[in-house]
This record gives sequence, C-alpha cells and structure tokens, in this order.
Amino acid sequence: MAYTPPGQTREKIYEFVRERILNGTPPSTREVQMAFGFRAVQSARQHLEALVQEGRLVKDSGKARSHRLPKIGGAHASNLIPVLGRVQAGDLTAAIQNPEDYLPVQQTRYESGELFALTVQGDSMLRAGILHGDIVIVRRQQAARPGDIVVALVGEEATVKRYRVRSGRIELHPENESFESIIPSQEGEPFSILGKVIEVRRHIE
Amino acid sequence: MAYTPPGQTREKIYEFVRERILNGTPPSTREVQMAFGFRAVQSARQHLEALVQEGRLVKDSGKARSHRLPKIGGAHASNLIPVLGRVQAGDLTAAIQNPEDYLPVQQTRYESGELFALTVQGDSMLRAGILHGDIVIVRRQQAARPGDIVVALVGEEATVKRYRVRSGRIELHPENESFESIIPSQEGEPFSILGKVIEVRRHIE
DNA sequence: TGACAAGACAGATATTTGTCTGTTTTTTTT
DNA sequence: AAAAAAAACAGACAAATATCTGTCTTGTCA
Repeated sequence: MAYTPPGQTREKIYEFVRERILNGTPPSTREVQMAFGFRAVQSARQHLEALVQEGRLVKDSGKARSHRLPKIGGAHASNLIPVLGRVQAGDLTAAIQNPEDYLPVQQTRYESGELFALTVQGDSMLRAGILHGDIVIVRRQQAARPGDIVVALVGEEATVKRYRVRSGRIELHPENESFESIIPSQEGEPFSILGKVIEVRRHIE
Repeated sequence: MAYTPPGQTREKIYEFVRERILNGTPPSTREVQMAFGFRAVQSARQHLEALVQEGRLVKDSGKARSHRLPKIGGAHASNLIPVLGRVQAGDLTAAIQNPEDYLPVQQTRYESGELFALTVQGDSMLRAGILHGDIVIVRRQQAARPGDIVVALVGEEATVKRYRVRSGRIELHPENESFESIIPSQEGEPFSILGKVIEVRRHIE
C-alpha cells in the first residue's frame, strides 16, 4: 500500500472497524489487512494496536475479533419491547403476545420491569408534549405516584393521563384545557392502572 | 455434564449466546463449552449448530465468534446511533466519533442515511412538542424542504428549528412565541444544515 | 423391553487469527 | 541534509478456534 501521511490511514481504519463493530461483526486483523490492501498483517495490527493505545478501541488480548468500542456507561445493548394495538379490558397479557411491532430500547436504562409500548390516540396530553400518534413506552405497574403520567384502563379503553390525588380522590388529569379530568370513583366503570409512561417517541415524516 | 431432558440445555445456551451477542462479544464454541461445563467441545458445537439449523442463530461458517441474531424481517434488528454532545462548528464528523452515548433505532425504519442524535437545549420548539432535554434523532443531509424540522449550525451553535422559506429567504422558525425567527442571510455568521429531525424521544422520570 | 433419537464425550486435524522479530520505505522534524 | 518518527513490508510462529469422525450414555416412546 502507498505510504500515507501520519494518522490518515489510521483514521480510516478506525471508521472501518467502528462500522463493523456497530454492525455486529468486529473484523479480524487480516480482514482489516485485506480491506486496506496491506501486504503484511503487521501493518493492520500496528494501526489497531495504536487505536487501542489511544483508547479509541478496546480489545481482549489474544481473543479473536474482540475489538470493541470503549463503553460509555455500557450502552451497547438493546432489548426489544412489544408495541400493542388496541388494549382490551382485562387482557393486557394477551395483547402483549400479539404485538403490532417491536421497538428497541436501551437495556441499561430500563433493566428491570416489564415494558410495552402504545400509540397515543388524541391530543389530551398536548401540554405535556405528548401528541396524537406518539408512541409511549410503559413500565407495567399497578401503583403510581402523584405526578406520574400513567396508562389507565377506564371501562373498555386504555387512556394516557397524569395521575393525581385531589382531596383523597384519584384523578386522571389531561394536559389540555379542552378535556375534562376523569375521576374513576365517580364513574361506574372498572378502573385500573396498567403502567407508568417512562418514554415518549415521535416519528416525523 | 449431566444429561438433561431434550431442549432444556439448548434453551439456556441460546439465552447465554443471545446475551453475549447483545453485549457485543459473541462467545467462541469453547467459551460455551466452559460456561456449561461440557467436557467436549463437540457438545457445545452440536447445540450451537442446532440453534443455527432452527434459525434462531446465524453464523458465518469457519469464522471465529461469528454467531449473530437473525434479522427477522428487520423488526428484530436494531442499529446503534451516536448521541452527540456539543456540536462545534464545522466538525460534525469529529463529534460523531466521540459520542456521549448510543441509542438503538429500528433498522427497518431508517435503512438509509447516516443518523445521529442530539439533546435539545431550550424550549424554542415547545409548540411542536419538542421540549428541553428531549433527544432528537437526525438524518444527516444538507438540504431540507419547507416544513421540515432541522438541526442547523448558526455560528458556533447547533439549533433545532423549523425550516421555512418566506419570500425567497430561508428562515429558521421556532415553535414558541417567546422566540424570534433566525434569518441566516441577515446574520454575519456561517450557516449550514446538519440534518433533518426524524424522531423525538423523551425519557420521563 | 427394544429401537431410536438426542445428549454428551474423546481425540484429532485444519483453519483462522493473534503475535513476534527484524527490515525497508516514506514522511516529518530539526 | 541528517535524524527521528511513522508507515509499510516480510516471514514466521503460536495460540485460539472451528470442524471432523466415531463412540458411549441417557431419555423417549412404541
């Protein structure tokens, strides 16, 4: 390979390796050699070693294909959670078993608890920055603390509201002046909390 | 190792390998052997081969540590994109190489284009449902269409605004009455579009 | 019980891969 | 121009790893 000014080839090697790591298949030294047309393995090896030295890559000495990106809090793992369609009263578990789709979430961020996702209908949480069509990620739990945004089942329908307690009564409060609070104890309908909203996502386009 | 009913050990091996893959270091056959206390490599190998046969894992024959999770229609695959810290003028590439964190995104949804993420500073896009602290996912592109929400570099600072064209002039429009539009041609500062916002995420808690 | 399939074991070989020592060429610096 | 640093090359060796063939053991089921 032609001789290049210091650092230039190294930079490209870093990008190459990085890309491969993010795609799930860290390259072997020889694959780097090939990709860059080096005639000696050592050339690739030297660059890789230097990148480790600089702290831009991490490697388990002796092990094959063991280059990794240095961990920034261990974010390099993700789990998939189900996106539910219509949630029917009482049967959340069934809905979880027939998801419309799956979403990846950071494993580290939400290690514990069972998660699912829902698409928001309507603009009742507008002022909290939750719009129609947004996806909310929910941690399944029965209890909530005042101020939490929760997914609750009132009658037959799942709804996203802020959980409040006003003079001893539970209140599901919309963040939009055009909507009324729901006070479950006043309704004749069965009521339960499905979980707490821990993330909101919106796809634009 | 003790003999176990059909399928049980296999299931645990699958979980073990899956975990390792998600953590970025697919195990070698011998590592699986060790982890399960097999006295022969072949025992581990047989299970791994069966898992590939069943389609639960994918492998590049002959290559070391090459087990991967299969991409089932894309839904079960996710890519990691970098979350950038402060974006300095002119050097987006540098920022991408030193990310603060990584986020998983659905591979299928955004197959094409280079993606990165930014944390939003300030409430200038409040009315569009983008709040201070939200994370925007951005597709890198220089051009934009009127109505798009873009990340632009004005002077030294990256900013999230709606891209508009008013009587032939480019205008960066905030979605908040308390903020003024930015009209790049009137500023003395260098101006460029870094990309288009295609997703918004907010972590609550 | 006997046949069959799946699980586990043993030992050996081939390939991939990482690592080492030393030399030559090019670029940068003094 | 000389010295120093970085890049690239050469050839070899050692360790890790995948793979192969054959056998024994255990569980399942007719």
